[in-house]
Amino acid sequence: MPENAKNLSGTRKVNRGPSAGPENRRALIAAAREVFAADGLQAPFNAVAKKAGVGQGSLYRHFPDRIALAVAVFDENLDQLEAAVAAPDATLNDLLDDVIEQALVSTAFIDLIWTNVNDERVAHIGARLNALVEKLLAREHAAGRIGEHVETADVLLAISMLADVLARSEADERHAMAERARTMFRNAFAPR
Amino acid sequence: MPENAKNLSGTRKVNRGPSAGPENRRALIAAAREVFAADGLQAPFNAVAKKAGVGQGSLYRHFPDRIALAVAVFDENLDQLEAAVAAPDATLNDLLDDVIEQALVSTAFIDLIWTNVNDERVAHIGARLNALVEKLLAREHAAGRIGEHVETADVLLAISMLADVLARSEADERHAMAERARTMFRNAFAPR
Amino acid sequence: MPENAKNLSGTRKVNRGPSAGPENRRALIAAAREVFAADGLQAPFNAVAKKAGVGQGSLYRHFPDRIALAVAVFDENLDQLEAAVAAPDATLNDLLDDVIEQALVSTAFIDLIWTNVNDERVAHIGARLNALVEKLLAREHAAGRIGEHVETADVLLAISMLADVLARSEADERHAMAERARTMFRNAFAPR
Amino acid sequence: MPENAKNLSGTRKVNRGPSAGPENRRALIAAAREVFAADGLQAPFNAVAKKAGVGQGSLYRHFPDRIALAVAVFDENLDQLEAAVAAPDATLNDLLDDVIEQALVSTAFIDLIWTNVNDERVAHIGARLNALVEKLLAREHAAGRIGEHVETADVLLAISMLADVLARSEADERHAMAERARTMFRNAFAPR
DNA sequence: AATGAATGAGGATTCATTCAT
DNA sequence: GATGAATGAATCCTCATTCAT
Repeated sequence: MPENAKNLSGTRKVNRGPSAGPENRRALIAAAREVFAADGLQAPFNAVAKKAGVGQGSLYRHFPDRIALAVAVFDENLDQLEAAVAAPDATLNDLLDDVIEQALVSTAFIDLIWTNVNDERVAHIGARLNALVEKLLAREHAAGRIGEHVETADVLLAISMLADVLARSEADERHAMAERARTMFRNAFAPR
Repeated sequence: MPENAKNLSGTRKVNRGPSAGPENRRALIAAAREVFAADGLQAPFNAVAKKAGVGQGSLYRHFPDRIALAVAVFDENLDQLEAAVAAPDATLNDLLDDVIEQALVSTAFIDLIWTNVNDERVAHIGARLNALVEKLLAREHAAGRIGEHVETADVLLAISMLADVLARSEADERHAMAERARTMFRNAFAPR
Repeated sequence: MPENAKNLSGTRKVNRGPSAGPENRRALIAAAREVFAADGLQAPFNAVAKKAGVGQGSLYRHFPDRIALAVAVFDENLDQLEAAVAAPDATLNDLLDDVIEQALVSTAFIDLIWTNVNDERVAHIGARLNALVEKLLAREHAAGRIGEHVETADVLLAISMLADVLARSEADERHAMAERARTMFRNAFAPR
Repeated sequence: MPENAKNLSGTRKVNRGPSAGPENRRALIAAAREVFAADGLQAPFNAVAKKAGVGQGSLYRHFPDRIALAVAVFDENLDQLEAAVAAPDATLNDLLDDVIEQALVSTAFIDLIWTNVNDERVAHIGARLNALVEKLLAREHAAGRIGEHVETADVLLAISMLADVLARSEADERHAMAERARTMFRNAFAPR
């Protein structure tokens, strides 16, 4: 007799076995991106599993806690940002563009960073972002496109603010909001 | 002890009756300010009642939902901001100072506003803030202290961003963060 | 709109209000006694609420954790034992009789004591039991009914063992088991 | 990396195939002994597999349920007890010593026996223990070292109680506890 | 036959909301 | 109008068991 058998309805999903693993992992990250974007970082954790079409246990196996999952999502985001910045002619404006594009998820990201600064997994993400900005900034400075007074921390702050504000905006005002914020930062960062 | 004895523990707070009404209302707002500041807008609702030393039922009577309570808190905040702006020599910088001072509560405020733009009670608050900034801005423009390109919406955006970023910061970095952000806005808003 | 309303089926139990409190408390203790007896101290906690016909929240309000509930149950048991021992002619044998009678719950009790020796609420129970045995033992010694070599700790150990062994026995062997154990202790404690 | 790549992490233990069978079985029993001793018979089942360094599936293959595993563990314990009793000069005291030594595992054992008296695999274990005690007891009686009134069931009861009480004790009181209990049994079993 | 990921039921706990007094 | 206990849905997480490979 199974120690814990119930499932009277008999509709349990078929177990596709370990080979479903990598696929599940990807599905979870994708689902998390959507769920976090829609409901914020504090969305019900199992909503992610449900949206991914994956058992709760698998969610916990792949990502033992909320932070682990969020970090995975954001790591992917950073991949994208890094790729963008890698282009030799990428500008700060391009970076902001990317942030704007990722705005929704980015907020959850910022949320995560501010809320868990001491978690080392989060620090890892912060470091990646930092490096990325630093690199870009050096190029912008060299090109004289932004003022010497602008430091990495300023750009990080701007990114954080930008992501936040966009995430809070309704879809229909988001574009205007982004434009306004970007103009503001451009003014603030302009060479004197 | 009779079988049907009521209130066996006997420590129930005395019911001070209707006269406690206004006092309770004030206590609830004060408690909410602290609770929201400490734990954010999504803090357990009854934590407010407990901190106010008031029954849960009274909390719901005075404020039927979370928004009603938050609006009450922020209305008081706006009283303060309005008083500050009323001084004939008040500057935008002073306003930002006040926002910084109120940073923690302000975030819950911003959060609330962005999350419930369609609620008319919230709209009322937004309107008050808008009016306040408009007034101040006119004065600043007249004095030539900020650029003509700066609109009310820019300042509102800056306030929102500032409040957010501060609320997320750890106590020990908050000052530096505020300075950095303020410098950024000053640059962005400076006359050209 | 209620923040968290669901209850689509509409069959929520009527709220009998605070006056249900003491009654609920009693029902919970009674239910816990049965549940712990049937399934041991680690029985599903909400089984107690269900059996008591009480909401889960009320269970947690009255007894914030398992230990609090167990202590309440055992406190009642001790009331009974103390009353029994109070009779001037009560003997150790009578005490053992009572323990045997309470055997099932007593095991959960012993379990609790051994598992949480450091919890002060449990210590309180332990102290009560200790005092009770000490008092009885003094009388038995004075009457010469048990050997001088028998200490309080010996009796406590015997009680613990007795309760355990009975709780493990099937109903139909329990009587024989109790007899055998009691004879053993009588031999061990007899005056030499 | 191909879309349908399997086992992306690549750290899966190599499948040593059927030849690992007997070795795994031994590892599982050893692991179970430790896990049951540390966390009791209700320890997470897969903790055993993990500690044994064996897949969960293998655990279930070798031992279809918790009882099967426990029986295997205790069978080994009995091997040891039987060997000890086989020595022609072994006394009841020696047996109790062994039980004390095995106290932790023994409890899980007792637990199991009392909880599943009807399971035939468990009965088998009970029978072995019974035989062992009977044999020893005959010798003790012959030597006049214990009273004629002592039956096999008495000794089994004492063993069960002893194991229980020790398993519940904190490590630092265990020795004193064992001594007190043993003295008690010696008194109870002494020839009159 | 071994492996370990997948699965989901179930237990613990919290908290929004109602309502008798 | 005040009070705070009652209620149960929802979330979090664990773990027994199955099964593709």
